[in-house]
Amino acid sequence: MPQTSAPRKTLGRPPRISREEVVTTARRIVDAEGVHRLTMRRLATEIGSTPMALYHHVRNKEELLVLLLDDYATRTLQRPELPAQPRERVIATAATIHEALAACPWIVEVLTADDLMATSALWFVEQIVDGLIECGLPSERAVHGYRAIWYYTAGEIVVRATAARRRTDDTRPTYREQVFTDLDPTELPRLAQVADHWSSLTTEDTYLDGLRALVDGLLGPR
Amino acid sequence: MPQTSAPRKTLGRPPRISREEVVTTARRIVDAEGVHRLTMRRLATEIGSTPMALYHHVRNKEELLVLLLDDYATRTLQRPELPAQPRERVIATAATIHEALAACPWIVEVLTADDLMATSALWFVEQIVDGLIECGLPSERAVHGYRAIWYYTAGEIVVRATAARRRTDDTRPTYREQVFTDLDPTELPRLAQVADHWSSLTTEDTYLDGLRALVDGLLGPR
DNA sequence: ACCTGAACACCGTTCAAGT
DNA sequence: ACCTGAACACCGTTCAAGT
Repeated sequence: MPQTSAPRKTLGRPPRISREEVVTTARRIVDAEGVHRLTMRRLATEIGSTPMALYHHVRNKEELLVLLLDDYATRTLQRPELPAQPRERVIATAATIHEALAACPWIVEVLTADDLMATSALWFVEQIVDGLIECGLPSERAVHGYRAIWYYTAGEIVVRATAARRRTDDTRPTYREQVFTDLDPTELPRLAQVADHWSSLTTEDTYLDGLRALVDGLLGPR
Repeated sequence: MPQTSAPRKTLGRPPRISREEVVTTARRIVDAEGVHRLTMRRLATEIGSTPMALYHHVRNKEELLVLLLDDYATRTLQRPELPAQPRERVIATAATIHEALAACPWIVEVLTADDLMATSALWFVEQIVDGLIECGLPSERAVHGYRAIWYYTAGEIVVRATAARRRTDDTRPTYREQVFTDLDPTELPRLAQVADHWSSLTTEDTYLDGLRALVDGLLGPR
């Protein structure tokens, strides 16, 4: 919660820059050039100020990143029309979160946070937990189910994002390709068998398939 | 594969440090003080040399980290006794990988790699793919299944590791706790209902439950 | 209250030269 | 072939002082 709109209690030098301006400018840098280009110094010059001025509006860089995540979630997480059937509601909600995150790869570095806990994301968590409960899970199992879905979703994003990063800034064959070409088929027969299609198989987007499997497993008879 | 044991082809100044020594020393630093303390300069002084000497044995820091991961996998990924039943074999293999990674939180920053593709980890991938095939999946579905399991596993590790990091270097209440105390029960009834137990529920280790659900869902009738 | 300048204590990596 | 010294082009953050 930014305090920018709070009335000024005491007199003093009028602020030249605001927390909001800091976040907005940071967002512009990140969108244009990636998180790794966001530095306090760069941000300061972009904003026409000095590094230290930023520390009056933001505790440190870590906090700035969290604010950035929040800002992103607030702007882009649109609540979708949800199906009536609770199982499908769980799927659709998770898929929406996944889509928002996938569109924003830089987020990974921040988001590997405890939980997807931007206030604006809570509604999504609610939908998933509620859907699982309506499908018959006791509330503790529903929370655990939500966690499992979150692990799976975050994992997919992180793994894919890093794979993409490796691909762009590295021209030589990946370590994986190297490994797969000289596979011993007597020791690792299955891998040798699929070696040729491995990279095409792993490039396919199977997030939804895995999600459906996970939800089926969470709800299925045990 | 280190080239340290290759016979020297041409004459020249005899090497004072080896790639192996670089990796071993790096490992010691990381084990003792965490990845964030591993810098090329630090490593150089620790090894009794200069930063630039390292670049004769390692392409750059990125490569050093990959070597470190490989080294870790080779030393600690012990092949377990596996159950005969294929479904249980998949579970047991994934659990072993998970355990090795969980014991080594620094690995997250590296491991968010394309795949868990250290050569020594391939045997584990083989077991999972093979188990899924023996349970009746066609080989492409088995590879996708492996990917889903990997996403789930990597996600669990990443999320938990970051949560732990936040907890240690931050004394004030987490953002999450803050959010959960002022939940609106009319807007988010389910979350309000479980708010009190949320943190205990999310601290529980439910990796295995989620894994079982996922594997059930991957194999179950659809 | 808010901002500035200078400084502290670092980074990864390159270049040119030495042995 | 291997190593060194000095330098480049940066970091995040603190401190003391200014308005």
